[in-house]
Amino acid sequence: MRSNVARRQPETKPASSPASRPYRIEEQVGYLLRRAHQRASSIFQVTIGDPNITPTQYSSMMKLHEYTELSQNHLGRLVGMDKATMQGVVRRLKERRLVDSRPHPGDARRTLLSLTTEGHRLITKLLVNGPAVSRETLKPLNNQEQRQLLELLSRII
Amino acid sequence: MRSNVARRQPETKPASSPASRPYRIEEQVGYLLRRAHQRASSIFQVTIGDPNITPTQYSSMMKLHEYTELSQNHLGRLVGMDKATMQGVVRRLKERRLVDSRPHPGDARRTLLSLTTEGHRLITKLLVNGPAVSRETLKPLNNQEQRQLLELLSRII
DNA sequence: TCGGCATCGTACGTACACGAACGATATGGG
DNA sequence: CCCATATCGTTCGTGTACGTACGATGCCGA
Repeated sequence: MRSNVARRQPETKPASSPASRPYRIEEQVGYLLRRAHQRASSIFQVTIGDPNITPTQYSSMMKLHEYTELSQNHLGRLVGMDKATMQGVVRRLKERRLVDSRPHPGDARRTLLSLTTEGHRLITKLLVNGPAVSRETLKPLNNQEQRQLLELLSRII
Repeated sequence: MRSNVARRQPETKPASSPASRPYRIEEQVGYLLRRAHQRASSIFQVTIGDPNITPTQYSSMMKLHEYTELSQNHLGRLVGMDKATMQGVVRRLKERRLVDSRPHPGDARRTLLSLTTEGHRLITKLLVNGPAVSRETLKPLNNQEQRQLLELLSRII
């Protein structure tokens, strides 16, 4: 293992000179978001109660639970997913009989999606564990910091 | 923006019935992290200066730039990537002649990775745009909020 | 009414992400 | 010295993510 203590910076002062801050990949927001998202997904997987349901499938089913019926593109916009990505998510949910579809009456381009009875049953069950997922992910922070993080994240989306 | 009904909560913590906070998917940290990560990746792609370099490839090359030579697994640990994921990233970098490898002398299991001359040239060029990527991603926040976000993200990783 | 343009869903290619299983190699304890 | 165990890199399968291109359909203005 290489020792990386090589050079010591003589106390770079806190803020105020943003240009002199060294560029470290570990301090870049994109890098931190990738790592944080990885951890959140991993916690979701072990906490939500069904290892075969992914975060995006969960979000999609939640929206169908809320809206009853949605076209595929509309659902994608609601959960922030590309229509190509949505296509795969919906296909897998349909294969598992958690989601059903019917042609849109009056617009032959669209397909209306809805939860099956089985889908309703499952999402109702998983919903119980939803708060635990967020709680566990945010555990390192206190209440005020948790709210702060959620607000800052909302603002950069 | 939701009004912060900051009534101090007495010790009647709604342990099992948090009626005060409805569960909305858009307010869950995992969902927000997914969306924020999407946006950061998209900004990276259009800002870094080479549409064929991805964030993970960039991180990996940065680490090789810093350490000169690393085994594949070691590199993966440094940038927070699974060894199976690392395998694909390294393969693509090698196919583009940005990274080279040689057997580890003294440990036949390992492969030592390093940047090629071309890889050095490229990462040096992209490095110039690195700060702009983070700046653009964090643009909706002021300086103090930016630092706060980075700190909170670090702590939940 | 019809032609241009937008939208819907699909298909293909590329890339990240990770669990699981695998063979080869290294290492430490008995 | 030898075997149990660990590590290293690879492969396979599944899923998210998005750009691009495509055909079918809907809509609107000339």
